[in-house]
Amino acid sequence: MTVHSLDYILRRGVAEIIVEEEMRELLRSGRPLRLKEGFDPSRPDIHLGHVVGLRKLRQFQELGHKVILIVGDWTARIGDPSGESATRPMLTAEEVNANAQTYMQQFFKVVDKGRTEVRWQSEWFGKFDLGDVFRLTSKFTVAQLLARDDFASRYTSGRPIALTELLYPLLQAYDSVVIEADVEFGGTDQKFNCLVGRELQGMVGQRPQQVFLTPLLLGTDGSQKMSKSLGNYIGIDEPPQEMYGKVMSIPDGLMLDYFEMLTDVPDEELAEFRRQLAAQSVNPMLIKKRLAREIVAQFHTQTAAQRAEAEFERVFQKRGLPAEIPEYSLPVGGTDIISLLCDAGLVKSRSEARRLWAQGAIEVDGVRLGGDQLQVSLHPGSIIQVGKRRFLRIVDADTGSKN
RNA sequence: GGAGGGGUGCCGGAGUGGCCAAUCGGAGCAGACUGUAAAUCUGCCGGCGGAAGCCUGCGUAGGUUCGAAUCCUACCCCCUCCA
Repeated sequence: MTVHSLDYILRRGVAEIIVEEEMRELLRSGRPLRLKEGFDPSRPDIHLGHVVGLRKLRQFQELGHKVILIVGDWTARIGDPSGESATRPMLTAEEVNANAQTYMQQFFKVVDKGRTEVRWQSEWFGKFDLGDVFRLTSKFTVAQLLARDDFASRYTSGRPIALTELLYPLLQAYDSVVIEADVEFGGTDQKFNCLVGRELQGMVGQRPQQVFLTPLLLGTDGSQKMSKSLGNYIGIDEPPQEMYGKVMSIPDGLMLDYFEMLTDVPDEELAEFRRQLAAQSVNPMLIKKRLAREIVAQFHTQTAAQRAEAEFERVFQKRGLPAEIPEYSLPVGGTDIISLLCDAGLVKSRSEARRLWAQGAIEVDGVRLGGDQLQVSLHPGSIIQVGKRRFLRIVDADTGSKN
C-alpha cells in the first residue's frame, strides 16, 4: 500500500473530522497516535461498508500510527441500540472468541497487524462492580443522552429504549479512556458515541480524542446502507467471482462513491469518469468493470480479478458456461428433472423446482424445458442450467466419486 | 398497583366464523428487455402431487362449532399510558 499525502488522507472518503484543526496539530506533533476502532463480536463479518474506515486506519498506519482494536465483548451484550426489535441472544465466551478470530482474520486483510494492538473490553469491564457503574453513569444526564437522534426520536414517538441501550455510549466512551485514544474511527452513525468519548475523557483529565467519521456506504440495492442483515452487502472474504458480480450489480449512481471510498484510483481520473458519464460518452458498464477489478484485486489478486472478469464476460455477457460447474452423478435407473434438481441441491424444495420448471427457467444442454416434459434424456456431460446462475454437470455414476 | 393496545408468511401490514395458504406493499426468484445498472412489463413466492387435490399453518395449550387466523378458557411474550 502506498503512503498518501496527509491532505489526501484527511479528505478522500471522509465524512467529518472533529476537530480537524486539532487532528492536524496532533499529526504534526510527530508522536505515533493511538487510533481506536471497535467492533461488535456478535457480528463477525466484514463487508465493504466497514472497509471504508479500515482503509483509513491503514493509511494512518503507513504514516507510523498505531491502531487499537477493541473487541466489544461487553457492548455486544447490550446490543445495537438501533435494533430495538431484535433482542440478541447473549453469546457464550466461546462464541465471542470464535467470532473475534473470524473478525480479525478479515480485519488484517486491510489493517496492518504489526501496528495493531488488540484489547478486549472484558479486560476492564470484567472487573466492574456496581460502584464503578454508578461512578460512570453519574457523570451523564438523561438529557445528554437524549441528544442522540436515535434516542430522541424513539423517546418522542413513544417507542421503547432499553436502559442498557443508554449505557452503550458510556461503555464505548470508557473504552477510549482506558486505552487513551487519540482518535476514534467510525461511520457517521457513530458520531454521538464518539463524542461521548470526548466528554468522558475530558472529565477525567485526558485530552479528548479526535473523531474521524467515514461516510456510510450504500449497499448493492443502492438505497440502504450496506449491512449483512439487509442482504445488500459484499463481504470481503467472498470469492473473486462472487465479489466481481456483486460489484457489477450495484446501481450506476453508486460507482463513483465506491471508487472514492474503496479504491486508490486518483481523483483526476474519477473526475474524468464523472465527466464521461455525464456526457454519456462511455458505457457505464466499462467503468463499473474497472471498479469491480479494483475491488477484487484488493482482496484477492490482480490475476484473480482478471479471471473473475473473464468469467463474468463468459457467463453473463455471452451467456456461456462457467469454468467450473458442480458435478452430479446420475442415479442408476434415471430420474426426473424435479428430483434431480432437488437431490443435487440446486433448489430448496421440490415445489421450488416445479415452479422453476413451470416458468421455463430450466435448460438442458442449451435447450429450454417447456410445456409438460418432466422426463429428460440425460447423459454424462449434460449441462443443466437453472435461471441465470445455477449450473450442474451430469457425470457418470462411476466417475462421480467426488460426492 | 391501575387502564389500554398487540403477538399473522423473510420483513412490513390487512383480515375478526366459511368466498383464507391467508388482500396489499417490500424483499426474493423466474421470464421479457438489457450493461447481472436503472426503469418497465409478466408470472411465481409453505410442503407433497403431472393434475384434481391433499397436508401443515396465523404466540402456546386446550375448548365451542358441520366449519376458526377469526369465538371461549388458560398460559407465555411484547408495547403504551397513569401512579
